[in-house]
Amino acid sequence: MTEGNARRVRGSYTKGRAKRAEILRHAVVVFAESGYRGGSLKEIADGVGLTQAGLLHHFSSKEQLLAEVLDQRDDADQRRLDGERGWAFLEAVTELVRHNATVPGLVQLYATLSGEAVAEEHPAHGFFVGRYRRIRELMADALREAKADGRLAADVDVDATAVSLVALMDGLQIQWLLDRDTVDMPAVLEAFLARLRPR
Amino acid sequence: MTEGNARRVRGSYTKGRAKRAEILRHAVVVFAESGYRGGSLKEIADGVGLTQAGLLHHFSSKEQLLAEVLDQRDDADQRRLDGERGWAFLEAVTELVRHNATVPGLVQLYATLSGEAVAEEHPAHGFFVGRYRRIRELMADALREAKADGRLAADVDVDATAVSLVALMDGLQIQWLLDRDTVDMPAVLEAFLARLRPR
DNA sequence: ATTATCTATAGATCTATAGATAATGC
DNA sequence: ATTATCTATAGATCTATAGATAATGC
Repeated sequence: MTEGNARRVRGSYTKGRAKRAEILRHAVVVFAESGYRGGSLKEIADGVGLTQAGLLHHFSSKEQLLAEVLDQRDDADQRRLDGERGWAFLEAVTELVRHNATVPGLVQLYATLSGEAVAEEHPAHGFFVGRYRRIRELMADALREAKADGRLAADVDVDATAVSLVALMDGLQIQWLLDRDTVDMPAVLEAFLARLRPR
Repeated sequence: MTEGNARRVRGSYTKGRAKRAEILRHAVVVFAESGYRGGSLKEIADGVGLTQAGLLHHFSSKEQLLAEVLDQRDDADQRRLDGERGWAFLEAVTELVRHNATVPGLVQLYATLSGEAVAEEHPAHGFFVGRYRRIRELMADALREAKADGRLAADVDVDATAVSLVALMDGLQIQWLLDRDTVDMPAVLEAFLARLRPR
């Protein structure tokens, strides 16, 4: 039934898969710099030695390309926190922030896209709504565990602090991108976390 | 010398000035929703009953329109904090955040534009670099005074906390715009400030 | 007379599709 | 045979300018 005499689909060749990955990498750069609205398929295609029509052989639309960029990058970040719990999770977050300071391109991708995506009709709007809910949950869980372990002051409001932590990270990124020499992201985050400890 | 027989410049008529103000108001709405790159002069013009060319009689370019929008809005915010010092300044900031939660359009304007403007060639890049430097200075001054007055714990790092406060406000705005029901901006800010008090 | 606004248009883009040709690998 | 890529193009935009007409107020 599923075989039949239908056209055989062979899937992509090695070369195609490599080009596809190359496009994704360069799309990060272009969307980071110009956002989704401002970044053009032609600019991305030029950067990987394709025509704009050639690029659309690998991704059926600009929107689909954005979706894949976001999914791919989100996975990568998630993996850096995977498995950590309680206070160790918060330390891993600090480590992630420290790492982010070495990859301004990625930081810029999120800062630019999350700003654009607050508009309801932006193609990444739903993605960011879901992403923030998930991150807040992760943070709140970690804070709850840290509290149970006595690593967090008993009077800390776990849910409000989860929001704060995420907000702090985002806001730091904007200031850092605008003024890299005067903003020390990990140091500020650590100062914040220090005040949450039991006294 | 300055008179001479040169063409007399009369300045704008009442009607013109009113239309100009109307354009500025509507530009806020459009730039907030679609950013500078995504917002078109036509959309702004349509919203105030002009053609796109008609709009450009009042502003010589899209870039100049953006510049005026930013200057105007910045002034308005500044006025809400004017004259406050020390801990009272921080309370006025909380009040400002509470007020912002009633004007999502303005919050969205800054969230969208600051995200776009991290790109160096963005026309508002310089504006935001300067704006953040100024705000951090204001915050740091207020924190220093609050500390001298004994309203702030002695072990607070004033400069790092100034960065945190600004970051927190920005990050809260993004989360709030994406999820208004689950994010209580003033409450989170107050919880943050509470932990800075002397114990 | 000067400002306010319009129509028309130049000159750039932009995304997506159709259809042709080149490269790859059952 | 199927995938990869190109050229060409349709159909939308977009900003800014030139030049005409309508409205306003010395």
